[in-house]
Amino acid sequence: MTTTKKDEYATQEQSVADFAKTMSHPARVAILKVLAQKNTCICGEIVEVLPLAQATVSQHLKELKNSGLITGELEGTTSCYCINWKNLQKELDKFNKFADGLIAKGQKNGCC
Amino acid sequence: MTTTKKDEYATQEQSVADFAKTMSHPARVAILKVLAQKNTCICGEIVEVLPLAQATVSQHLKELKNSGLITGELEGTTSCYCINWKNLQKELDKFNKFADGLIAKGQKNGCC
DNA sequence: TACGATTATCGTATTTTTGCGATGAATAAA
DNA sequence: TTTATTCATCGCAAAAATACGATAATCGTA
Repeated sequence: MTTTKKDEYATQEQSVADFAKTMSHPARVAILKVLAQKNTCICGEIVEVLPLAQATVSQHLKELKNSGLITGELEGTTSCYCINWKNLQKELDKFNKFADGLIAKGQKNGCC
Repeated sequence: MTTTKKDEYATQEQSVADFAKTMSHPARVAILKVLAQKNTCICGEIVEVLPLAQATVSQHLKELKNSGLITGELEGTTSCYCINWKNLQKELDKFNKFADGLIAKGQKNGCC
């Protein structure tokens, strides 16, 4: 990637791609699943479930946090990570809006 | 990534991540958009729309093809790329099924 | 047949991602 | 206060993704 031209894409395309990128690793997908099903959000358990070292899990958590899909804060020695449902829903809506747009256009133009 | 342990994730998580990965680049997202709105599928036009060299666009098209989201075949000197609507819908369904599962679990367990 | 146009592929450079051990910071417990 | 636990961050290594020029292959056309 000699020159990255991210600004030359429409914001919708960029936004969809960004969301997809955070969902593009099975570990991060798995983390979301674990956070959704545990009613307690203690994160040490995540490390036990995933086939990854603690440092690596921490990195994935950081990415999920940066993307806004989860929140996280230290509580004593343990950390509490939670899904940010509002943001998750927002990203899902944008994603599906894009997908619906594709399908609508495809039906209008009888392409292939 | 000294050791990749992709097989240690559930198939759903892996599947979601794979789909997300092909959607994780704005160029590929843009290509899908173009293919959906053009009723002709001639691909040379894609190169003109995107801020990328022809070789790079060809690579992205190949990835989209490998993921099953589009089909492509040479017709004379030009190539005809089309969205594989059936597969696209299938991937979208899997993705949304995962997302719905998350939300359902989240509502059941009053996490955070 | 020679030429131009279109696309795929190859080789390569650069960047980004992924992963982990080691370390440090903060708290809880002995 | 010392010790153990939990987690984040740093530094580095390896792999994957991205991008492009050059080239080859294919077809239509002059």
